[in-house]
Amino acid sequence: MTDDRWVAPAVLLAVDLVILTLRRSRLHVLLVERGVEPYRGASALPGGFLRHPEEDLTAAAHRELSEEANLDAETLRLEQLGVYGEPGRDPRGRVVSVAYLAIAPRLPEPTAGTDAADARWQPVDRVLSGELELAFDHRRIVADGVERARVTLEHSAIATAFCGPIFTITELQEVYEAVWGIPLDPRNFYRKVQKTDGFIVPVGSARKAATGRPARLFKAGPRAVLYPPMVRPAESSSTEEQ
Amino acid sequence: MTDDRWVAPAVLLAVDLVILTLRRSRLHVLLVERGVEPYRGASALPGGFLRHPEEDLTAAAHRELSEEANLDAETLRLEQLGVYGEPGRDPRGRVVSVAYLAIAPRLPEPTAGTDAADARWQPVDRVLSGELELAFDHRRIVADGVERARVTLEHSAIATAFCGPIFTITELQEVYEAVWGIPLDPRNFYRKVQKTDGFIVPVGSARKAATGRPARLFKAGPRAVLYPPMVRPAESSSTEEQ
DNA sequence: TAGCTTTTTGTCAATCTGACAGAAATAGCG
DNA sequence: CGCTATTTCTGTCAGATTGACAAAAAGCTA
Repeated sequence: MTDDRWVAPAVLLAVDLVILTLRRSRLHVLLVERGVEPYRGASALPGGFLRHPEEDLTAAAHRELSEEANLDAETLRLEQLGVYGEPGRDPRGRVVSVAYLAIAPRLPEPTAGTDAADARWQPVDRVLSGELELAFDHRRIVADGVERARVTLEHSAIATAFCGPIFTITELQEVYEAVWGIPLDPRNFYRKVQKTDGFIVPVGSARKAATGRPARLFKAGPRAVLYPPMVRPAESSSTEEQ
Repeated sequence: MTDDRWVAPAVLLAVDLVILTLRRSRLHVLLVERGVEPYRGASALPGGFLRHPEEDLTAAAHRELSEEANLDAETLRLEQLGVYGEPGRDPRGRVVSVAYLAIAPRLPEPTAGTDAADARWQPVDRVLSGELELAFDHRRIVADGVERARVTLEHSAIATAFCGPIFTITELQEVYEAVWGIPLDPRNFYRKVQKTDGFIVPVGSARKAATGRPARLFKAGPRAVLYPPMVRPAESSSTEEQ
C-alpha cells in the first residue's frame, strides 16, 4: 500500500451475495431478477454498490440482502468469498465486486425488495449447468461459492446450520449429499458423525419419523472446527499422474 | 449488483502482497520500508494503488512487486487472499485493499524499488509476535496469509515450490516444519511423502549431503492437489467441547 | 577401522475407512 | 394379531493409515 503523488484512480465497489440453502434435498442459491439495466430482466446474485464511501463492506452486504430479498440478514454469518474485478465484467465501467457466501437453514421464500423485480431460490444445478443464465460473471461466482461450501463442509460443523435447530442424523447426511452431490453410506456416516467429538449432541431422547424406525434427535455441538475432518470421497485427480 | 439512480460512490482500490519464502529454515515475508506518508519509515507489505481505473488487479499486483522489490513477478503464482476494506484502516480515507499471497522458492535478496525506501525479508515470527510493527492492518494480513499457507500445504503440492527444482525429502520436510511451525518425525514423513502418489518423483539416483548418508534427490511430481492430504497434527480445539 | 551423522527401511499396535450383515423400532394391512 | 415394508441403529471384518520407535545403510572423519 504505497501511495502516489499521482491521484489514485477510484473504482466502483460492489458486493455480491451467494446465499445457499437446502430445499427438498437440493442445494439452492438465492437469485434476483434485475429490475434495471444492464441485464434487465436477467437473473443475478443479490448485491449492489456501496451506498456511501464510508460504508463497511459486510454492512453493505447485509443491507443489500435485506433490501433485495427481505431476508433477515442478521442471523446469517457471511464469509468472504473473493474479489471479482476483471476489467470488462460490467458494461457500465470498472466495477470491482466483493463476493460473500452464507450457508443458511431452510429460509422462508424471499419476497422481492426495492431494487429487484423478484427474488427466489433456484437449484444450483440449473445455474452451474448453464441452463439458467446469470448476469455478469455471476455464474462463476456461484461456482466458486459452491466449491467453497463443499470444502467448508469437510472442515467445519456448518452443515448443522443447514438443518433446523433439532435434526436427525439422516437429515444431516442429506445435507452432505446435497452439497457434495454424491450419495453416502448411512451406516458409515452415522458412525463417523457420532464419534466426531463435539459435532452433534443428542437432545432429549425424543423421536420422529413417519414410516420407519424413529430417529434420535440431535442439535449442533460446541465444536466449530471438525478434527479430523469429514472426508469427501475422492472423485478425480486434479492433475493426471504418471 | 444492482445499481442506483444515485451516483455510486467510488473508493480507492489497492493491492497488497504477502510474499512468503524460506530462508535458513524459517518462514520469511517480504516487507518494504515506506518512503512516503502515512506510516513513513514503517515496515509494510509491498503494494499500492491501481495505476489507472482499468488496470487488472493481478496485473497491478505483479507490477507493484517488480516496482517495489525488483522481483521477477512473472514466475510467482499469486493467489487471492482476501479483501481488507474496513473503514478507517487507512488515514487517507476509504481504501479497500485486495491482498494476494505467493509462496516462493528461495528468492534473491530484493533490492529497493522506486516507491519503497527498502525491501527485505523478515521472519514472520517477528511480525506475528508484534515485535516488528507493520503499517495499517498489515500484521493481520500477514497472519491470514500464513494461515492460508499452512492450510495450502496440507492439500496442495505447493511445498515443493519452496525448494529448488531438485531437493531431498529432508529439505521438503523442513518446509513443512517451518511453515507449520512444528517438528515432524523424519521417518513417518518420509513414508507419507513417498506413497502420496504423484507428489514427488525421484530424479536420477544422484546423491548429496556433507556429513551423513547421501540423500536421494527428487523433483516436483505431476500432481498439484494432494489426496489424501498431508495432515497437520492437531494442536487445540477451536471451540472447547463438553 | 571405529565412531558419528543422516538417510532409509522396517515393525507394531491403535485407529480409521469402506463395504456389508443384520437387529431394532415403528406404521400399515389383512 | 401377525406379517411386511421401511428406516434407524449396532456390529463385523479386512485393508489402509498413523504415530512411535528400532535398526540397518551409507557416507565422512579421525
